[in-house]
Amino acid sequence: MSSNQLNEEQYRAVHHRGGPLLVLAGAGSGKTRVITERIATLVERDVPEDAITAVTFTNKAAKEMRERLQMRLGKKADKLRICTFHALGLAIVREHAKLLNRRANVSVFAGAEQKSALKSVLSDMKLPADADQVDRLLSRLSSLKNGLIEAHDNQLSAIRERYDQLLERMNAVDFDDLIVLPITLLGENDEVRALWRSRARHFLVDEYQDSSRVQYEWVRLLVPEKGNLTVVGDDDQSIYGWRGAEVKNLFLLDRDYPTLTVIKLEENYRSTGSILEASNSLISKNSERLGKTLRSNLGMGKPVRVWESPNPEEEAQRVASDIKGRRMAADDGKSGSNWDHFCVLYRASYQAREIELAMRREKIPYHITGGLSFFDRAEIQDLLAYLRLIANFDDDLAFMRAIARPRRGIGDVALGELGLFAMAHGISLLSACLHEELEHKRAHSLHEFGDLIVALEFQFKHGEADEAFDAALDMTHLEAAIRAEAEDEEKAEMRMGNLMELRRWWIMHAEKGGDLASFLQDIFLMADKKDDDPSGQVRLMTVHGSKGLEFDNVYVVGVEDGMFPHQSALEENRMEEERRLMYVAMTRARYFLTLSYTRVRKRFGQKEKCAPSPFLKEPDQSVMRWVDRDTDSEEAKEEAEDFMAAMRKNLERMQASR
DNA sequence: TTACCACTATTTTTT
DNA sequence: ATAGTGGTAA
Repeated sequence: MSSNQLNEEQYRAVHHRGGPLLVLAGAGSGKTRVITERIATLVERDVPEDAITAVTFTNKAAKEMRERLQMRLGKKADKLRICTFHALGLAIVREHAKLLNRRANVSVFAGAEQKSALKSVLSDMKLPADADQVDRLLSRLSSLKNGLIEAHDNQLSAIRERYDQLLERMNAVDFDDLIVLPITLLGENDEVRALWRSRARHFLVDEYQDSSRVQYEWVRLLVPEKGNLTVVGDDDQSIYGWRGAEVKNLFLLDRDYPTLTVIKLEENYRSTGSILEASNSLISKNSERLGKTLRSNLGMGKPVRVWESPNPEEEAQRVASDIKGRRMAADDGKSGSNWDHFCVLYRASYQAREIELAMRREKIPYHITGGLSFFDRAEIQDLLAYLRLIANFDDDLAFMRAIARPRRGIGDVALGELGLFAMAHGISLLSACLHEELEHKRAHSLHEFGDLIVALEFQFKHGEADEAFDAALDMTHLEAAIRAEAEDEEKAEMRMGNLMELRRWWIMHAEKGGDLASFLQDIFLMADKKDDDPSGQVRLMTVHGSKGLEFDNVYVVGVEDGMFPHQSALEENRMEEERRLMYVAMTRARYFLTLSYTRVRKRFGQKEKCAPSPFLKEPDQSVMRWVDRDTDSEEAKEEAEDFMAAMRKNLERMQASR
């Protein structure tokens, strides 16, 4: 932000009193600042921290908001309830676990667990359970829970019922439950509703355009018609329609909260005039919008560059060379420009590969955001399975994963029998292992496994956090297995290093008084947490992943018809969302924006010709410059010089505002 | 229980 | 082109 002063609209939004408020905040208009300032102002006005609840859609956003408020308010900020919808849902589930037939040590199922739960339901029902079918059903199930489709389909409702029962039996919930269960509870139980209403006397929602229909229902349950609801969002940046987000929710507010005050933030503090003009003229082609036009308070800057390359390899190479050239050109100013001022965006995550190769060739430090999560690594998953089972004996899926690794001579057949035994007695798999009457070829091994888990549970409950963790690694023979199975010494060390990282987190969590169950729950909600620090590196990410970020230099690659907009969007009415996605991509850029397309791209291993995206032709062409390959080398020099000058200006500006 | 082979779909985005 | 799945053989 270039100024410490709030502009008029920001000021009104921050200090608004009396009832529902909608802040329509354009890209780069100081949205986060307004919401944090508003919360800070509430606290300074002596609104109790416990009466304030702010929800965001990502953990990153929640964390950032809390950090800003900590700087602003100090210790008081710790008492504020700032989290994602899902984390808030989990808090409700934990607190009222009994009412939902769960216990506080409830397991959260994501991805793989959901899949295997559904898979077992399907095979129980003698329905086909191949991976494809499971994926399809899982998303339909999710749509059903989110109220996106009606339960006309008897079979689907039957599947849902058994799936829900299974999760309940395992003392587990899935991601959708974290939204749906609280809603049911809040709707049915007056006492619970009163409690959470009192904790949300001031309720703020960030990135509201990403909310789904059920999430909106949640808002309505928590905030009465004239309550203190603050909603911040941008209809033009709604890019999660496929996940159930409905821009419509922004329009509905007006109906359900008739006293709603609407404030538009249209002053942009981020991008140059050219970039904004291009973005504005592109997004104006959409018809479903509330209508905003961003104004720049910087100069026009350089036009938006459009590049054509013969193929993705050369495109990637060109991006890498350009970044290198600019970085070198600016290097004389030392801190003037660093690698992390550059960002490469793409529509689909697999496109990262080509860029990555080029970055390596050019020896440019890069960081792929949104790749494999730390928690997706096999060794982490393996250990987590044990920890989950220790925290929640009823978690049969954790049991299955834990008992399979390391190998202990118990295969599908033995487990199948165990499953039948458990079923017959109505107990969990772990309880079955411990059962005296278990007559089984492998009874001895199973007993042993059960005793191991019970012993570890004791350690975690009554022992020291670090010792318990080490015992888990040792007694399960996981460490031994990792060292034995690794291809080489280095790999083994890396895997153990990852586990040690997990160990550190656990110990920190335990020091704050948290138990194993809450540790695991935190981890599942943090599933987007990556292990390394992207600073000082060029950032590579999908357009979706870039929302809320900004960079001096942005390159968008693969801007081709069928790629961006994506083929599947062309077929239906998803075109407007694709356009919004492009709008988000473009408005990430502060000073320099390059849009790039190729003439040939491989699809399914086959080379295919492709045409430039229509999104390249829609913006006002007076601010776009289609750079011809031949003239590029001369232009590059000129660009680099312009770039340097702009960076110096930027530096001065930043220093002046500090 | 594991190892290998052949076949298949994959390329949208994720809390 | 490739990775992941499922089937068959050892």
